Amino acid sequence: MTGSTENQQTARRSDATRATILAAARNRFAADGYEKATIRAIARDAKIDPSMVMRYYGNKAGLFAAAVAVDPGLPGLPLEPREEVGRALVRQFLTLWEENEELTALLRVGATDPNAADRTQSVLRDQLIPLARRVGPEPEQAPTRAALCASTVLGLALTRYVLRFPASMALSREEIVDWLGPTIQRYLTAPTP
Amino acid sequence: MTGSTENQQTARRSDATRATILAAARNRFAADGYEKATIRAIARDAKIDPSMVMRYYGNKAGLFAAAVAVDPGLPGLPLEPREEVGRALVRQFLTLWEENEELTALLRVGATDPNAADRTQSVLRDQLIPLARRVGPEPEQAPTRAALCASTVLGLALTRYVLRFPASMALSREEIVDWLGPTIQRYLTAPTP
DNA sequence: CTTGTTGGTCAACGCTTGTTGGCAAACGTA
DNA sequence: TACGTTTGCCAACAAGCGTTGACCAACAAG
Repeated sequence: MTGSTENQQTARRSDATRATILAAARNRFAADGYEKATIRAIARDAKIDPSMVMRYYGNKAGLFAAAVAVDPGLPGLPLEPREEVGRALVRQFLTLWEENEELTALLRVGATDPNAADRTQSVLRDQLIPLARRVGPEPEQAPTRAALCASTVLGLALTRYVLRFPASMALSREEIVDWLGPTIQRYLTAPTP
Repeated sequence: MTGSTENQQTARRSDATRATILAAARNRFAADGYEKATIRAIARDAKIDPSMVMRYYGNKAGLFAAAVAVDPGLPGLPLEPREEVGRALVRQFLTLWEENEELTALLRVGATDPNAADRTQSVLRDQLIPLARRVGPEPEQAPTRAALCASTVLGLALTRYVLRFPASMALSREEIVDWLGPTIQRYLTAPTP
Protein backbone atom coordinates (compact mmCIF):
# COMPACT_ATOMS: atom_id res chain seq x y z
CA MET A 1 0.00 0.00 0.00
CA THR A 2 1.26 3.41 -0.89
CA GLY A 3 -1.40 5.70 0.51
CA SER A 4 -2.78 6.14 3.98
CA THR A 5 -5.46 4.02 5.59
CA GLU A 6 -8.19 5.68 3.56
CA ASN A 7 -10.15 2.97 1.82
CA GLN A 8 -9.26 3.27 -1.87
CA GLN A 9 -8.70 5.80 -4.64
CA THR A 10 -4.97 5.73 -4.09
CA ALA A 11 -3.79 8.39 -6.49
CA ARG A 12 -0.69 7.05 -8.15
CA ARG A 13 2.03 9.12 -9.69
CA SER A 14 1.65 7.25 -12.98
CA ASP A 15 -2.01 8.01 -13.52
CA ALA A 16 -1.16 10.62 -16.11
CA THR A 17 0.84 8.11 -18.12
CA ARG A 18 -1.94 5.55 -17.84
CA ALA A 19 -4.42 8.05 -19.21
CA THR A 20 -2.10 9.05 -22.03
CA ILE A 21 -1.69 5.42 -23.04
CA LEU A 22 -5.43 4.86 -22.96
CA ALA A 23 -6.12 7.92 -25.09
CA ALA A 24 -3.53 6.90 -27.66
CA ALA A 25 -4.93 3.38 -27.69
CA ARG A 26 -8.45 4.63 -28.31
CA ASN A 27 -7.19 6.75 -31.18
CA ARG A 28 -5.32 3.92 -32.81
CA PHE A 29 -7.97 1.27 -32.32
CA ALA A 30 -10.62 3.58 -33.72
CA ALA A 31 -8.49 4.51 -36.70
CA ASP A 32 -6.82 1.20 -37.56
CA GLY A 33 -8.67 -1.70 -35.95
CA TYR A 34 -7.16 -4.32 -33.70
CA GLU A 35 -4.28 -5.88 -35.63
CA LYS A 36 -3.03 -2.77 -37.37
CA ALA A 37 -3.04 -0.81 -34.13
CA THR A 38 0.24 -2.15 -32.79
CA ILE A 39 1.39 -1.72 -29.21
CA ARG A 40 4.56 -0.16 -30.51
CA ALA A 41 2.63 2.47 -32.44
CA ILE A 42 0.40 3.24 -29.46
CA ALA A 43 3.45 3.57 -27.22
CA ARG A 44 5.09 5.84 -29.76
CA ASP A 45 2.02 8.09 -29.76
CA ALA A 46 2.05 8.19 -25.97
CA LYS A 47 5.80 8.85 -26.04
CA ILE A 48 6.67 6.01 -23.71
CA ASP A 49 8.18 2.56 -24.01
CA PRO A 50 6.08 -0.37 -25.29
CA SER A 51 6.88 -2.34 -22.17
CA MET A 52 4.97 0.18 -20.07
CA VAL A 53 1.80 -0.77 -21.88
CA MET A 54 2.35 -4.35 -20.87
CA ARG A 55 3.07 -3.43 -17.28
CA TYR A 56 -0.09 -1.37 -16.89
CA TYR A 57 -2.52 -3.39 -18.97
CA GLY A 58 -1.12 -6.92 -18.98
CA ASN A 59 -1.33 -7.58 -22.68
CA LYS A 60 -2.84 -6.24 -25.86
CA ALA A 61 -6.24 -7.75 -25.21
CA GLY A 62 -6.31 -6.14 -21.78
CA LEU A 63 -5.41 -2.80 -23.27
CA PHE A 64 -8.23 -3.06 -25.76
CA ALA A 65 -10.68 -4.08 -23.06
CA ALA A 66 -9.68 -1.05 -21.00
CA ALA A 67 -9.80 1.24 -24.02
CA VAL A 68 -13.37 0.34 -24.96
CA ALA A 69 -14.67 -0.11 -21.42
CA VAL A 70 -17.65 2.12 -21.92
CA ASP A 71 -21.17 1.83 -20.69
CA PRO A 72 -23.19 3.74 -23.26
CA GLY A 73 -26.35 3.79 -21.21
CA LEU A 74 -29.05 5.77 -22.89
CA PRO A 75 -30.36 6.83 -19.52
CA GLY A 76 -32.36 10.01 -19.68
CA LEU A 77 -34.11 9.16 -22.92
CA PRO A 78 -37.52 10.82 -22.76
CA LEU A 79 -40.31 8.41 -23.62
CA GLU A 80 -42.82 11.23 -23.93
CA PRO A 81 -44.32 12.26 -26.23
CA ARG A 82 -44.70 8.74 -27.55
CA GLU A 83 -44.51 9.74 -31.20
CA GLU A 84 -41.17 11.49 -30.69
CA VAL A 85 -39.25 8.57 -29.23
CA GLY A 86 -37.73 7.69 -32.62
CA ARG A 87 -36.21 11.11 -33.12
CA ALA A 88 -35.07 11.24 -29.51
CA LEU A 89 -33.27 7.93 -29.86
CA VAL A 90 -31.49 9.02 -33.02
CA ARG A 91 -30.32 12.21 -31.30
CA GLN A 92 -29.10 10.28 -28.31
CA PHE A 93 -27.07 7.91 -30.45
CA LEU A 94 -25.52 10.72 -32.44
CA THR A 95 -24.21 12.53 -29.37
CA LEU A 96 -23.12 9.25 -27.87
CA TRP A 97 -21.10 8.39 -30.92
CA GLU A 98 -19.51 11.76 -31.31
CA GLU A 99 -18.49 11.96 -27.68
CA ASN A 100 -17.11 8.45 -27.36
CA GLU A 101 -14.44 7.63 -29.86
CA GLU A 102 -14.26 4.09 -28.49
CA LEU A 103 -17.57 3.26 -30.15
CA THR A 104 -15.97 3.58 -33.56
CA ALA A 105 -13.13 1.42 -32.32
CA LEU A 106 -15.57 -1.17 -31.06
CA LEU A 107 -17.42 -1.28 -34.37
CA ARG A 108 -14.21 -1.50 -36.41
CA VAL A 109 -12.80 -4.29 -34.31
CA GLY A 110 -16.15 -6.05 -34.13
CA ALA A 111 -15.99 -6.52 -37.88
CA THR A 112 -13.12 -8.93 -37.33
CA ASP A 113 -13.16 -10.05 -33.72
CA PRO A 114 -16.10 -12.08 -32.35
CA ASN A 115 -15.49 -10.84 -28.80
CA ALA A 116 -15.89 -7.23 -29.82
CA ALA A 117 -18.95 -8.22 -31.84
CA ASP A 118 -20.41 -9.70 -28.68
CA ARG A 119 -19.76 -6.50 -26.81
CA THR A 120 -21.57 -4.50 -29.45
CA GLN A 121 -24.43 -6.93 -29.27
CA SER A 122 -24.66 -6.75 -25.50
CA VAL A 123 -25.08 -2.99 -25.76
CA LEU A 124 -28.01 -3.63 -28.02
CA ARG A 125 -29.45 -6.31 -25.80
CA ASP A 126 -29.20 -4.39 -22.54
CA GLN A 127 -30.32 -1.01 -23.81
CA LEU A 128 -32.45 -1.35 -26.90
CA ILE A 129 -34.53 -4.45 -26.21
CA PRO A 130 -35.94 -3.15 -22.91
CA LEU A 131 -36.75 0.10 -24.64
CA ALA A 132 -38.55 -1.73 -27.43
CA ARG A 133 -40.41 -3.74 -24.84
CA ARG A 134 -41.64 -0.62 -23.06
CA VAL A 135 -42.53 1.41 -26.12
CA GLY A 136 -43.80 -1.04 -28.70
CA PRO A 137 -46.75 -3.38 -29.03
CA GLU A 138 -46.41 -7.14 -28.65
CA PRO A 139 -43.54 -7.41 -26.17
CA GLU A 140 -42.39 -10.74 -27.59
CA GLN A 141 -41.42 -8.85 -30.76
CA ALA A 142 -39.05 -6.61 -28.86
CA PRO A 143 -35.88 -8.43 -30.00
CA THR A 144 -36.86 -8.12 -33.64
CA ARG A 145 -37.74 -4.44 -33.35
CA ALA A 146 -34.57 -3.72 -31.40
CA ALA A 147 -32.48 -5.52 -34.01
CA LEU A 148 -34.00 -3.38 -36.76
CA CYS A 149 -33.20 -0.22 -34.81
CA ALA A 150 -29.65 -1.40 -34.18
CA SER A 151 -29.25 -2.18 -37.87
CA THR A 152 -30.44 1.33 -38.75
CA VAL A 153 -28.23 3.22 -36.36
CA LEU A 154 -25.20 1.00 -36.87
CA GLY A 155 -25.63 1.33 -40.62
CA LEU A 156 -25.37 5.07 -40.28
CA ALA A 157 -22.37 4.80 -37.97
CA LEU A 158 -20.75 2.44 -40.46
CA THR A 159 -21.12 4.65 -43.50
CA ARG A 160 -20.43 7.88 -41.59
CA TYR A 161 -17.66 7.06 -39.12
CA VAL A 162 -16.05 3.86 -40.39
CA LEU A 163 -16.32 3.72 -44.17
CA ARG A 164 -16.53 7.52 -44.27
CA PHE A 165 -18.76 7.91 -47.30
CA PRO A 166 -18.72 11.61 -48.23
CA ALA A 167 -22.47 11.76 -48.76
CA SER A 168 -23.03 10.25 -45.33
CA MET A 169 -20.55 12.56 -43.63
CA ALA A 170 -22.14 15.56 -45.30
CA LEU A 171 -25.45 15.03 -43.54
CA SER A 172 -26.11 17.44 -40.71
CA ARG A 173 -27.23 16.26 -37.34
CA GLU A 174 -30.78 17.45 -37.84
CA GLU A 175 -31.01 15.99 -41.33
CA ILE A 176 -30.13 12.61 -39.91
CA VAL A 177 -32.74 13.00 -37.18
CA ASP A 178 -35.35 13.96 -39.79
CA TRP A 179 -34.60 10.99 -42.03
CA LEU A 180 -33.87 8.25 -39.50
CA GLY A 181 -36.26 9.33 -36.77
CA PRO A 182 -39.43 8.18 -38.56
CA THR A 183 -37.72 4.93 -39.51
CA ILE A 184 -36.86 4.12 -35.91
CA GLN A 185 -40.30 5.26 -34.84
CA ARG A 186 -41.91 2.83 -37.24
CA TYR A 187 -39.63 -0.08 -36.26
CA LEU A 188 -40.49 0.50 -32.61
CA THR A 189 -44.20 1.24 -32.66
CA ALA A 190 -45.79 0.27 -35.98
CA PRO A 191 -47.86 -2.91 -36.10
CA THR A 192 -46.28 -5.90 -37.79
CA PRO A 193 -46.38 -5.26 -41.51
CA MET B 1 2.09 -19.03 -75.68
CA THR B 2 0.81 -22.44 -74.91
CA GLY B 3 -2.33 -22.68 -76.94
CA SER B 4 -2.96 -22.43 -80.65
CA THR B 5 -3.37 -19.22 -82.62
CA GLU B 6 -6.89 -18.70 -81.33
CA ASN B 7 -7.08 -15.20 -79.93
CA GLN B 8 -7.27 -15.63 -76.17
CA GLN B 9 -8.86 -17.73 -73.45
CA THR B 10 -5.80 -19.95 -73.27
CA ALA B 11 -6.94 -22.70 -70.95
CA ARG B 12 -4.06 -23.45 -68.60
CA ARG B 13 -3.53 -26.65 -66.75
CA SER B 14 -3.38 -24.72 -63.46
CA ASP B 15 -6.77 -23.11 -63.76
CA ALA B 16 -8.22 -25.55 -61.26
CA THR B 17 -5.59 -24.62 -58.69
CA ARG B 18 -6.15 -20.94 -59.34
CA ALA B 19 -9.85 -21.37 -58.70
CA THR B 20 -9.24 -23.38 -55.55
CA ILE B 21 -6.97 -20.67 -54.20
CA LEU B 22 -9.52 -18.00 -55.00
CA ALA B 23 -12.32 -19.89 -53.31
CA ALA B 24 -10.23 -20.48 -50.19
CA ALA B 25 -9.22 -16.83 -50.18
CA ARG B 26 -12.83 -15.67 -50.38
CA ASN B 27 -13.71 -17.94 -47.48
CA ARG B 28 -10.90 -16.73 -45.29
CA PHE B 29 -11.27 -13.05 -46.10
CA ALA B 30 -15.00 -13.20 -45.45
CA ALA B 31 -14.52 -15.05 -42.18
CA ASP B 32 -11.43 -13.37 -40.75
CA GLY B 33 -10.79 -10.04 -42.48
CA TYR B 34 -7.60 -8.99 -44.17
CA GLU B 35 -4.85 -9.34 -41.56
CA LYS B 36 -6.10 -12.46 -39.85
CA ALA B 37 -6.56 -14.25 -43.16
CA THR B 38 -2.94 -15.25 -43.71
CA ILE B 39 -1.58 -16.49 -47.00
CA ARG B 40 -0.35 -19.59 -45.23
CA ALA B 41 -3.84 -20.37 -43.93
CA ILE B 42 -5.38 -19.82 -47.35
CA ALA B 43 -2.76 -22.05 -48.95
CA ARG B 44 -3.39 -24.71 -46.33
CA ASP B 45 -7.11 -24.63 -47.12
CA ALA B 46 -6.36 -24.97 -50.81
CA LYS B 47 -3.86 -27.75 -50.05
CA ILE B 48 -1.01 -26.13 -51.93
CA ASP B 49 2.17 -24.29 -51.09
CA PRO B 50 2.05 -20.63 -50.02
CA SER B 51 4.51 -19.71 -52.74
CA MET B 52 1.95 -20.72 -55.36
CA VAL B 53 -0.32 -17.95 -54.16
CA MET B 54 2.45 -15.46 -54.76
CA ARG B 55 3.19 -16.83 -58.20
CA TYR B 56 -0.39 -16.64 -59.37
CA TYR B 57 -1.50 -13.43 -57.67
CA GLY B 58 1.67 -11.44 -57.10
CA ASN B 59 1.15 -10.55 -53.48
CA LYS B 60 -1.48 -10.54 -50.78
CA ALA B 61 -3.08 -7.32 -51.99
CA GLY B 62 -3.37 -8.78 -55.49
CA LEU B 63 -4.99 -11.89 -54.11
CA PHE B 64 -7.53 -9.84 -52.22
CA ALA B 65 -8.25 -7.72 -55.26
CA ALA B 66 -8.86 -10.85 -57.32
CA ALA B 67 -10.95 -12.43 -54.58
CA VAL B 68 -13.36 -9.51 -54.31
CA ALA B 69 -13.40 -8.59 -57.98
CA VAL B 70 -17.15 -8.52 -58.21
CA ASP B 71 -19.43 -6.27 -60.13
CA PRO B 72 -22.69 -6.36 -58.20
CA GLY B 73 -24.67 -4.65 -60.87
CA LEU B 74 -28.29 -4.47 -59.93
CA PRO B 75 -29.22 -4.69 -63.59
CA GLY B 76 -32.68 -6.08 -64.04
CA LEU B 77 -34.18 -4.12 -61.20
CA PRO B 78 -37.77 -3.40 -62.15
CA LEU B 79 -38.64 0.28 -61.75
CA GLU B 80 -42.33 -0.44 -62.16
CA PRO B 81 -44.57 -0.16 -60.32
CA ARG B 82 -43.02 2.95 -58.86
CA GLU B 83 -44.22 2.31 -55.32
CA GLU B 84 -42.65 -1.15 -55.25
CA VAL B 85 -39.08 -0.12 -56.07
CA GLY B 86 -38.09 -0.08 -52.40
CA ARG B 87 -39.09 -3.68 -51.81
CA ALA B 88 -37.55 -4.74 -55.11
CA LEU B 89 -34.23 -3.18 -54.16
CA VAL B 90 -34.17 -4.92 -50.80
CA ARG B 91 -34.88 -8.26 -52.46
CA GLN B 92 -32.14 -7.68 -55.00
CA PHE B 93 -29.58 -6.89 -52.31
CA LEU B 94 -30.50 -9.92 -50.24
CA THR B 95 -29.98 -12.35 -53.10
CA LEU B 96 -26.83 -10.52 -54.11
CA TRP B 97 -25.39 -10.85 -50.63
CA GLU B 98 -26.30 -14.47 -50.18
CA GLU B 99 -24.89 -15.50 -53.53
CA ASN B 100 -21.63 -13.56 -53.30
CA GLU B 101 -19.59 -14.36 -50.26
CA GLU B 102 -17.03 -11.74 -51.30
CA LEU B 103 -19.42 -8.98 -50.29
CA THR B 104 -19.09 -9.97 -46.67
CA ALA B 105 -15.33 -10.05 -47.13
CA LEU B 106 -15.40 -6.59 -48.67
CA LEU B 107 -17.44 -5.17 -45.81
CA ARG B 108 -15.26 -6.82 -43.16
CA VAL B 109 -12.06 -5.59 -44.71
CA GLY B 110 -13.54 -2.18 -45.46
CA ALA B 111 -13.90 -1.65 -41.71
CA THR B 112 -10.11 -1.51 -41.50
CA ASP B 113 -8.73 -0.84 -44.95
CA PRO B 114 -9.46 2.44 -46.74
CA ASN B 115 -9.01 0.84 -50.15
CA ALA B 116 -11.74 -1.70 -49.51
CA ALA B 117 -13.89 1.09 -48.10
CA ASP B 118 -13.44 2.93 -51.39
CA ARG B 119 -14.51 -0.15 -53.30
CA THR B 120 -17.67 -0.43 -51.24
CA GLN B 121 -18.32 3.20 -51.84
CA SER B 122 -17.84 2.92 -55.59
CA VAL B 123 -20.50 0.23 -55.70
CA LEU B 124 -22.82 2.69 -54.06
CA ARG B 125 -21.84 5.51 -56.34
CA ASP B 126 -22.14 3.60 -59.61
CA GLN B 127 -25.31 1.71 -58.81
CA LEU B 128 -27.37 3.47 -56.22
CA ILE B 129 -26.93 7.13 -57.09
CA PRO B 130 -28.13 6.73 -60.71
CA LEU B 131 -31.08 4.79 -59.42
CA ALA B 132 -31.93 7.51 -56.94
CA ARG B 133 -31.61 10.06 -59.71
CA ARG B 134 -34.07 8.19 -61.91
CA VAL B 135 -36.62 7.35 -59.26
CA GLY B 136 -36.63 10.25 -56.82
CA PRO B 137 -37.54 13.91 -56.96
CA GLU B 138 -34.91 16.65 -57.00
CA PRO B 139 -32.04 14.94 -58.80
CA GLU B 140 -29.46 16.98 -56.93
CA GLN B 141 -30.48 15.13 -53.78
CA ALA B 142 -29.64 11.77 -55.32
CA PRO B 143 -26.33 11.36 -53.40
CA THR B 144 -28.04 11.97 -50.07
CA ARG B 145 -30.87 9.58 -50.80
CA ALA B 146 -28.48 6.93 -52.11
CA ALA B 147 -26.33 7.28 -49.00
CA LEU B 148 -29.36 6.70 -46.78
CA CYS B 149 -30.27 3.58 -48.75
CA ALA B 150 -26.70 2.32 -48.54
CA SER B 151 -26.70 2.94 -44.81
CA THR B 152 -29.90 0.95 -44.45
CA VAL B 153 -28.87 -2.06 -46.45
CA LEU B 154 -25.29 -2.09 -45.16
CA GLY B 155 -26.59 -1.83 -41.63
CA LEU B 156 -28.60 -4.96 -42.16
CA ALA B 157 -25.65 -6.75 -43.77
CA LEU B 158 -23.48 -5.68 -40.84
CA THR B 159 -25.73 -7.00 -38.11
CA ARG B 160 -26.78 -10.10 -40.04
CA TYR B 161 -23.65 -11.31 -41.83
CA VAL B 162 -20.72 -9.66 -40.04
CA LEU B 163 -21.63 -9.12 -36.39
CA ARG B 164 -24.12 -11.98 -36.59
CA PHE B 165 -26.69 -10.72 -34.12
CA PRO B 166 -29.10 -13.61 -33.49
CA ALA B 167 -32.18 -11.41 -33.76
CA SER B 168 -30.97 -10.13 -37.11
CA MET B 169 -30.14 -13.59 -38.42
CA ALA B 170 -33.52 -14.88 -37.32
CA LEU B 171 -35.37 -12.59 -39.70
CA SER B 172 -36.76 -14.29 -42.76
CA ARG B 173 -36.21 -12.92 -46.21
CA GLU B 174 -39.75 -11.64 -46.54
CA GLU B 175 -39.77 -10.11 -43.07
CA ILE B 176 -36.75 -8.07 -44.05
CA VAL B 177 -38.44 -6.99 -47.25
CA ASP B 178 -41.55 -5.98 -45.35
CA TRP B 179 -39.65 -3.94 -42.79
CA LEU B 180 -36.89 -2.39 -44.91
CA GLY B 181 -38.82 -1.98 -48.16
CA PRO B 182 -40.93 0.96 -46.98
CA THR B 183 -37.84 2.57 -45.46
CA ILE B 184 -35.94 2.45 -48.74
CA GLN B 185 -39.04 3.56 -50.58
CA ARG B 186 -39.30 6.63 -48.41
CA TYR B 187 -35.60 7.47 -48.67
CA LEU B 188 -35.83 7.28 -52.44
CA THR B 189 -39.12 8.96 -53.21
CA ALA B 190 -40.46 10.92 -50.24
CA PRO B 191 -40.15 14.70 -50.30
CA THR B 192 -37.44 16.22 -48.13
CA PRO B 193 -38.68 16.04 -44.54
C1' DC C 1 21.45 8.07 5.29
C1' DT C 2 19.44 3.81 4.22
C1' DT C 3 16.00 0.98 2.24
C1' DG C 4 12.09 -0.53 -0.27
C1' DT C 5 8.85 0.80 -3.79
C1' DT C 6 7.46 2.83 -7.99
C1' DG C 7 8.09 4.85 -12.88
C1' DG C 8 10.53 4.26 -16.83
C1' DT C 9 14.19 2.65 -20.52
C1' DC C 10 16.77 -0.78 -23.07
C1' DA C 11 17.88 -4.85 -25.38
C1' DA C 12 16.56 -9.04 -26.47
C1' DC C 13 13.53 -13.40 -26.97
C1' DG C 14 10.56 -16.40 -29.81
C1' DC C 15 7.23 -16.43 -33.21
C1' DT C 16 4.59 -15.40 -37.31
C1' DT C 17 4.20 -12.86 -41.31
C1' DG C 18 4.79 -11.88 -46.51
C1' DT C 19 7.94 -12.90 -49.84
C1' DT C 20 11.84 -15.00 -52.73
C1' DG C 21 14.72 -18.18 -55.37
C1' DG C 22 16.23 -22.72 -56.36
C1' DC C 23 15.11 -27.34 -57.66
C1' DA C 24 12.45 -31.50 -59.15
C1' DA C 25 8.75 -33.62 -61.47
C1' DA C 26 5.08 -33.46 -65.15
C1' DC C 27 3.90 -31.97 -69.46
C1' DG C 28 3.58 -30.48 -74.62
C1' DT C 29 5.95 -30.32 -78.82
C1' DA C 30 9.26 -31.58 -82.27
C1' DT D 1 14.10 -39.33 -77.82
C1' DA D 2 15.18 -34.64 -76.43
C1' DC D 3 13.95 -29.90 -74.82
C1' DG D 4 11.73 -25.80 -73.12
C1' DT D 5 7.81 -24.55 -70.32
C1' DT D 6 4.67 -25.04 -66.72
C1' DT D 7 3.38 -26.66 -62.00
C1' DG D 8 4.59 -27.51 -57.64
C1' DC D 9 7.39 -28.04 -53.19
C1' DC D 10 11.02 -26.78 -50.06
C1' DA D 11 13.94 -23.93 -47.35
C1' DA D 12 15.12 -19.73 -46.22
C1' DC D 13 15.06 -14.63 -45.73
C1' DA D 14 14.10 -9.94 -43.49
C1' DA D 15 10.85 -7.55 -40.96
C1' DG D 16 7.48 -6.83 -37.63
C1' DC D 17 4.90 -8.45 -33.90
C1' DG D 18 3.73 -9.21 -28.63
C1' DT D 19 6.14 -10.03 -24.70
C1' DT D 20 9.88 -10.49 -21.06
C1' DG D 21 13.40 -9.46 -17.70
C1' DA D 22 17.38 -6.90 -16.30
C1' DC D 23 18.65 -2.50 -15.06
C1' DC D 24 18.63 2.53 -13.55
C1' DA D 25 16.52 7.00 -11.53
C1' DA D 26 13.27 9.19 -8.61
C1' DC D 27 10.85 9.15 -4.72
C1' DA D 28 8.81 8.04 0.25
C1' DA D 29 9.28 5.99 4.81
C1' DG D 30 12.27 4.51 8.71
